[in-house]
Amino acid sequence: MTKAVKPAAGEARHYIRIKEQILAEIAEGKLQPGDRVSSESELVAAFGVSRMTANRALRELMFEGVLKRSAGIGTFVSPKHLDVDLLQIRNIADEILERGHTHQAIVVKAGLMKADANVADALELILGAEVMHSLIVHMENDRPIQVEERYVNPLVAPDYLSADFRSMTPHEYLTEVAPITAFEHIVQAVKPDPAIRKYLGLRNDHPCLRVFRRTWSGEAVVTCALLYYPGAQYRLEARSTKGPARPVAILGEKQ
Amino acid sequence: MTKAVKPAAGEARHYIRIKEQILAEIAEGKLQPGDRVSSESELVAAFGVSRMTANRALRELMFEGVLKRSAGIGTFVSPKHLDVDLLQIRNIADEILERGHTHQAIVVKAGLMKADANVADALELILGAEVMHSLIVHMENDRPIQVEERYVNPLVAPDYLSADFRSMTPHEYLTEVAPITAFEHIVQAVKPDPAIRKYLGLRNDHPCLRVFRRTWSGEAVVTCALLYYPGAQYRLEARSTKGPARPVAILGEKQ
DNA sequence: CCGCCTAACCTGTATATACAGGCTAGCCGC
DNA sequence: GCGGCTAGCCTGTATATACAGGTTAGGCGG
Repeated sequence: MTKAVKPAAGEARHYIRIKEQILAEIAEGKLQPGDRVSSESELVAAFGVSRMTANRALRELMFEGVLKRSAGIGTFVSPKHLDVDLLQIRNIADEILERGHTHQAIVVKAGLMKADANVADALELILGAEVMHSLIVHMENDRPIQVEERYVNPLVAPDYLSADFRSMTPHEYLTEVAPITAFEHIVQAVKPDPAIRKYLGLRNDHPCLRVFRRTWSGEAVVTCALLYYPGAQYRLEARSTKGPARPVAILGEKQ
Repeated sequence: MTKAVKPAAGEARHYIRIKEQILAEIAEGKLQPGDRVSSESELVAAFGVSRMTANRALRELMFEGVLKRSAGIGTFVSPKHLDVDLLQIRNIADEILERGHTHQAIVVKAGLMKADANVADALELILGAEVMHSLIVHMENDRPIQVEERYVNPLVAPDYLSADFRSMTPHEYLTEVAPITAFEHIVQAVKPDPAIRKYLGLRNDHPCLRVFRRTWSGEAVVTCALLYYPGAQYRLEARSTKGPARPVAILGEKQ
């Protein structure tokens, strides 16, 4: 009667392991959009779990838009899970170099710290867990263009602090260690606090664009970061399709 | 034992009825952000369902970002935040109504004008072409929440100005006339000019989120708009996957 | 050959039960 | 009075089971 055995891998939860396997097969291309996914009873047999557990895995993937289910028919891979490049997660250094400018990173802080409530919550770790923290100012032609305050999950990228952030941005390093499978951006306009203002070299009343970004690799949160940009000088763009990327003056601005 | 009786109301599914009741209490204000929600066992007693069913209702509401749960503590109403999805275009009136609030539009201006260089460029028309222009302030519960300055391509929507924008948002009207096939969002943080500040009722130094949006129908630019939101209160969100929309305190903010 | 019915398979919902582990209030002993 | 332990409540996960209703293929009878 199949005791509730602990699964072997690092991830203990059965429904997560089922989700990860299906996501991996989609990522590898073994499962194509429109393809039929194993039915609940097939997953029960394959993973040795109960049907409710298989159901939960499939239902959550449906919620997330990965799968499409219909009673009596089966479960299928959603057609358009490739909405690529909508709002790119891009390496700030690439963006700067693309403009033909020079990029330089100044590492202000890099070290270990204990996660406070907010950080623990964001990284899905327990309160007080040790996390890695870095504070980097990115310069474009010797002018500050972004302050990056980052917290990294040591379970995913244990050697984060040994990277040299002057030659490789945290983003570059982390995508190498753990490919990004999901992201979240929350954008706000804020009045920067004095420290940020100093790093960005801003006047007192200059607004700031603050992007809170989290990235996942599989089911694990890899990192979260607060990115501060000097307000009006920076544009964050999101497009539905690749083109038209033709730059246009924003109304109300002198070109 | 408790037989699996059919619930009385139109909605038969138990977990849906539990979700609806909780959502109703939040909409009515009986449950405020941060308030504790009935525990699973309390719902079991109140609705006569099994714990798994109560669990499902609460878990789905957590997925949807309505509730926040933590083991050992309980289930709580998520802090309300105003947010807009950057990766899709929605009707602001719908968003407000979904939050259980009332929407009202104040038409400040509506008329014809000749396109200046920026507008002509954005709408892909020639300089000096006649375009339609509207300036609308959207109110949520009688508080200004968005200033919408819009320019419309008369070749696509010639009757734009005859619409009644108090009963139908420009977005609603335009999507009816010309379905959106592509869009572009450019986000900046700006210091609002005095007029915008007045419309939004902001203090002098309060930053603003400005979204420049263009939408296409086929190959033609339908409209472009400058949307101003009160800065730190408003969040633009972009995520690669639908769930989990579990709200997380942005680092550095008190929740 | 065609139409109907059924068996097999699928998801959707619901139940009762179990064990784990986080958290807290209160009691007990020192 | 104070520290530590425990009982009780909470969520998280997992199990086995049940019945419903949608869909399809195949078999049986006219």
